[in-house]
Amino acid sequence: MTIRNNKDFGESVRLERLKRNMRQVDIARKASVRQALISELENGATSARLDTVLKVLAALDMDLSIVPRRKAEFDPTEY
Amino acid sequence: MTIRNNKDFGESVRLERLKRNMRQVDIARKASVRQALISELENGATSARLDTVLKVLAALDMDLSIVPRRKAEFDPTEY
DNA sequence: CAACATTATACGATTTATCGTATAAAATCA
DNA sequence: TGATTTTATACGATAAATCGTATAATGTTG
Repeated sequence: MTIRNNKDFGESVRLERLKRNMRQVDIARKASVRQALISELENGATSARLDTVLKVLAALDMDLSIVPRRKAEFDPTEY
Repeated sequence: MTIRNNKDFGESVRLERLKRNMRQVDIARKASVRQALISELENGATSARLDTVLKVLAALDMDLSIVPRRKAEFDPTEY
Protein backbone atom coordinates (compact mmCIF):
# COMPACT_ATOMS: atom_id res chain seq x y z
CA MET A 1 0.00 0.00 0.00
CA THR A 2 1.57 3.25 -1.17
CA ILE A 3 1.30 6.36 0.99
CA ARG A 4 1.47 9.73 -0.71
CA ASN A 5 -0.33 11.95 1.77
CA ASN A 6 -1.80 12.07 5.25
CA LYS A 7 -5.15 10.82 4.04
CA ASP A 8 -3.59 7.72 2.49
CA PHE A 9 -1.95 6.97 5.78
CA GLY A 10 -5.14 7.46 7.76
CA GLU A 11 -7.14 5.24 5.44
CA SER A 12 -4.53 2.53 5.66
CA VAL A 13 -4.50 2.60 9.42
CA ARG A 14 -8.25 2.36 9.58
CA LEU A 15 -8.35 -0.43 7.04
CA GLU A 16 -5.71 -2.52 8.78
CA ARG A 17 -7.21 -1.86 12.19
CA LEU A 18 -10.64 -3.06 11.10
CA LYS A 19 -9.14 -6.12 9.42
CA ARG A 20 -7.88 -7.02 12.88
CA ASN A 21 -11.16 -6.23 14.62
CA MET A 22 -9.48 -3.70 16.83
CA ARG A 23 -10.86 -0.48 18.28
CA GLN A 24 -9.03 2.82 18.17
CA VAL A 25 -8.37 2.52 21.87
CA ASP A 26 -6.66 -0.83 21.35
CA ILE A 27 -4.22 0.61 18.87
CA ALA A 28 -3.77 3.66 21.05
CA ARG A 29 -2.79 1.54 24.06
CA LYS A 30 -0.37 -0.60 22.07
CA ALA A 31 1.22 2.48 20.58
CA SER A 32 1.15 4.51 23.80
CA VAL A 33 -0.85 7.38 22.36
CA ARG A 34 -4.37 8.73 22.93
CA GLN A 35 -7.48 7.30 21.33
CA ALA A 36 -8.17 10.85 20.15
CA LEU A 37 -4.91 10.84 18.22
CA ILE A 38 -5.77 7.63 16.40
CA SER A 39 -9.05 9.21 15.40
CA GLU A 40 -7.29 12.33 14.15
CA LEU A 41 -4.74 10.32 12.20
CA GLU A 42 -7.33 8.05 10.60
CA ASN A 43 -9.20 11.12 9.46
CA GLY A 44 -6.08 12.69 8.03
CA ALA A 45 -6.50 15.69 10.31
CA THR A 46 -2.82 15.98 11.11
CA SER A 47 0.60 15.10 9.77
CA ALA A 48 1.99 12.65 12.29
CA ARG A 49 5.59 12.56 13.29
CA LEU A 50 7.63 9.67 11.91
CA ASP A 51 8.05 8.12 15.32
CA THR A 52 4.29 8.22 15.82
CA VAL A 53 3.72 6.66 12.40
CA LEU A 54 6.11 3.87 13.33
CA LYS A 55 4.50 3.25 16.71
CA VAL A 56 1.06 2.98 15.14
CA LEU A 57 2.27 0.67 12.40
CA ALA A 58 4.03 -1.50 14.95
CA ALA A 59 0.73 -1.81 16.80
CA LEU A 60 -0.67 -3.16 13.54
CA ASP A 61 2.31 -5.44 12.94
CA MET A 62 3.23 -3.50 9.88
CA ASP A 63 6.41 -1.96 8.57
CA LEU A 64 7.22 1.14 6.65
CA SER A 65 9.35 0.80 3.57
CA ILE A 66 10.68 3.14 0.93
CA VAL A 67 10.56 2.02 -2.66
CA PRO A 68 11.31 3.43 -6.12
CA ARG A 69 8.41 5.52 -7.27
CA ARG A 70 5.86 3.87 -9.53
CA LYS A 71 3.24 5.47 -11.67
CA ALA A 72 -0.08 5.82 -9.90
CA GLU A 73 -2.30 2.79 -10.24
CA PHE A 74 -5.39 3.04 -12.37
CA ASP A 75 -8.12 4.58 -10.24
CA PRO A 76 -11.66 4.03 -11.59
CA THR A 77 -13.07 6.73 -9.33
CA GLU A 78 -11.32 9.28 -11.50
CA TYR A 79 -13.56 8.47 -14.45
CA MET B 1 14.29 -0.76 2.45
CA THR B 2 12.49 -1.08 5.78
CA ILE B 3 12.31 1.89 8.11
CA ARG B 4 11.96 1.22 11.82
CA ASN B 5 13.36 4.39 13.33
CA ASN B 6 14.57 7.86 12.53
CA LYS B 7 18.09 6.69 11.91
CA ASP B 8 16.95 4.17 9.30
CA PHE B 9 15.15 6.95 7.51
CA GLY B 10 18.12 9.28 7.61
CA GLU B 11 20.49 6.64 6.33
CA SER B 12 18.14 5.81 3.49
CA VAL B 13 17.82 9.42 2.46
CA ARG B 14 21.58 9.87 2.42
CA LEU B 15 22.12 6.64 0.51
CA GLU B 16 19.56 7.46 -2.15
CA ARG B 17 20.72 11.04 -2.42
CA LEU B 18 24.31 10.00 -3.02
CA LYS B 19 23.24 7.37 -5.55
CA ARG B 20 21.82 10.28 -7.51
CA ASN B 21 24.89 12.49 -7.04
CA MET B 22 22.82 15.16 -5.38
CA ARG B 23 23.77 17.60 -2.66
CA GLN B 24 21.65 18.27 0.40
CA VAL B 25 20.77 21.64 -1.01
CA ASP B 26 19.41 20.03 -4.18
CA ILE B 27 17.03 17.83 -2.22
CA ALA B 28 16.15 20.75 0.00
CA ARG B 29 15.14 22.91 -2.95
CA LYS B 30 13.09 20.17 -4.58
CA ALA B 31 11.33 19.48 -1.32
CA SER B 32 10.97 23.13 -0.31
CA VAL B 33 12.81 22.77 2.97
CA ARG B 34 16.14 24.04 4.33
CA GLN B 35 19.47 22.40 3.64
CA ALA B 36 19.92 22.36 7.42
CA LEU B 37 16.83 20.21 7.76
CA ILE B 38 18.12 17.63 5.29
CA SER B 39 21.30 17.45 7.31
CA GLU B 40 19.36 16.99 10.53
CA LEU B 41 17.16 14.30 9.02
CA GLU B 42 20.05 12.37 7.50
CA ASN B 43 21.72 12.33 10.87
CA GLY B 44 18.56 11.11 12.58
CA ALA B 45 18.53 14.18 14.80
CA THR B 46 14.80 14.67 14.61
CA SER B 47 11.58 12.79 13.95
CA ALA B 48 10.28 14.36 10.77
CA ARG B 49 6.62 14.95 10.15
CA LEU B 50 4.96 12.63 7.66
CA ASP B 51 4.44 15.43 5.16
CA THR B 52 8.13 16.27 5.36
CA VAL B 53 9.08 12.63 4.90
CA LEU B 54 6.90 12.50 1.81
CA LYS B 55 8.31 15.70 0.34
CA VAL B 56 11.85 14.45 0.77
CA LEU B 57 11.07 11.06 -0.71
CA ALA B 58 9.33 12.71 -3.65
CA ALA B 59 12.50 14.71 -4.26
CA LEU B 60 14.25 11.34 -4.51
CA ASP B 61 11.55 9.83 -6.71
CA MET B 62 10.66 7.38 -4.03
CA ASP B 63 7.47 6.26 -2.38
CA LEU B 64 6.51 5.24 1.08
CA SER B 65 4.65 2.00 1.50
CA ILE B 66 3.30 0.00 4.39
CA VAL B 67 3.78 -3.73 4.39
CA PRO B 68 3.13 -6.67 6.70
CA ARG B 69 5.89 -6.92 9.23
CA ARG B 70 8.72 -9.29 8.56
CA LYS B 71 11.27 -10.59 10.98
CA ALA B 72 14.40 -8.50 11.05
CA GLU B 73 16.95 -9.56 8.49
CA PHE B 74 20.10 -11.22 9.68
CA ASP B 75 22.53 -8.49 10.59
CA PRO B 76 26.19 -9.66 10.75
CA THR B 77 27.23 -6.50 12.60
CA GLU B 78 25.40 -7.83 15.61
CA TYR B 79 27.87 -10.68 15.94
C1' DC C 1 48.60 24.69 0.86
C1' DA C 2 44.87 27.60 -0.60
C1' DA C 3 40.41 28.41 -2.53
C1' DC C 4 36.07 26.49 -2.91
C1' DA C 5 32.17 23.47 -2.03
C1' DT C 6 29.50 20.89 1.03
C1' DT C 7 27.70 19.62 5.42
C1' DA C 8 26.85 20.46 10.38
C1' DT C 9 25.53 23.38 14.06
C1' DA C 10 23.52 27.46 16.45
C1' DC C 11 19.67 30.27 18.01
C1' DG C 12 15.49 32.63 18.51
C1' DA C 13 10.87 32.71 16.36
C1' DT C 14 6.88 30.34 14.69
C1' DT C 15 4.06 26.59 13.66
C1' DT C 16 2.31 22.17 14.65
C1' DA C 17 1.87 17.60 16.89
C1' DT C 18 0.68 15.56 21.03
C1' DC C 19 -0.98 15.51 25.59
C1' DG C 20 -4.75 15.08 29.34
C1' DT C 21 -9.23 15.34 29.97
C1' DA C 22 -13.84 15.76 29.01
C1' DT C 23 -17.82 15.39 26.31
C1' DA C 24 -20.55 15.29 22.03
C1' DA C 25 -21.85 12.49 18.31
C1' DA C 26 -22.53 8.30 16.13
C1' DA C 27 -22.84 3.44 15.87
C1' DT C 28 -24.02 -1.05 17.83
C1' DC C 29 -26.75 -4.13 20.35
C1' DA C 30 -30.07 -6.20 23.53
C1' DT D 1 -36.20 2.28 21.73
C1' DG D 2 -32.95 2.63 25.33
C1' DA D 3 -28.47 1.45 27.03
C1' DT D 4 -23.83 0.80 25.90
C1' DT D 5 -19.86 1.12 23.11
C1' DT D 6 -17.09 3.43 19.93
C1' DT D 7 -15.50 7.43 17.52
C1' DA D 8 -15.06 12.47 16.90
C1' DT D 9 -14.32 16.95 18.70
C1' DA D 10 -12.91 20.60 22.01
C1' DC D 11 -9.50 23.27 24.52
C1' DG D 12 -5.64 24.80 26.91
C1' DA D 13 -0.94 23.24 27.93
C1' DT D 14 3.49 21.34 26.57
C1' DA D 15 6.91 19.58 23.56
C1' DA D 16 8.92 19.30 19.30
C1' DA D 17 9.55 20.26 14.18
C1' DT D 18 10.62 23.71 11.03
C1' DC D 19 11.93 28.19 9.73
C1' DG D 20 15.41 32.00 8.43
C1' DT D 21 19.81 33.11 8.80
C1' DA D 22 24.41 32.81 9.77
C1' DT D 23 28.59 30.54 10.51
C1' DA D 24 31.63 26.73 11.90
C1' DA D 25 33.44 22.50 10.47
C1' DT D 26 34.69 19.39 7.14
C1' DG D 27 35.69 17.71 2.57
C1' DT D 28 37.35 18.35 -2.17
C1' DT D 29 40.13 19.95 -5.79
C1' DG D 30 43.51 22.72 -8.32
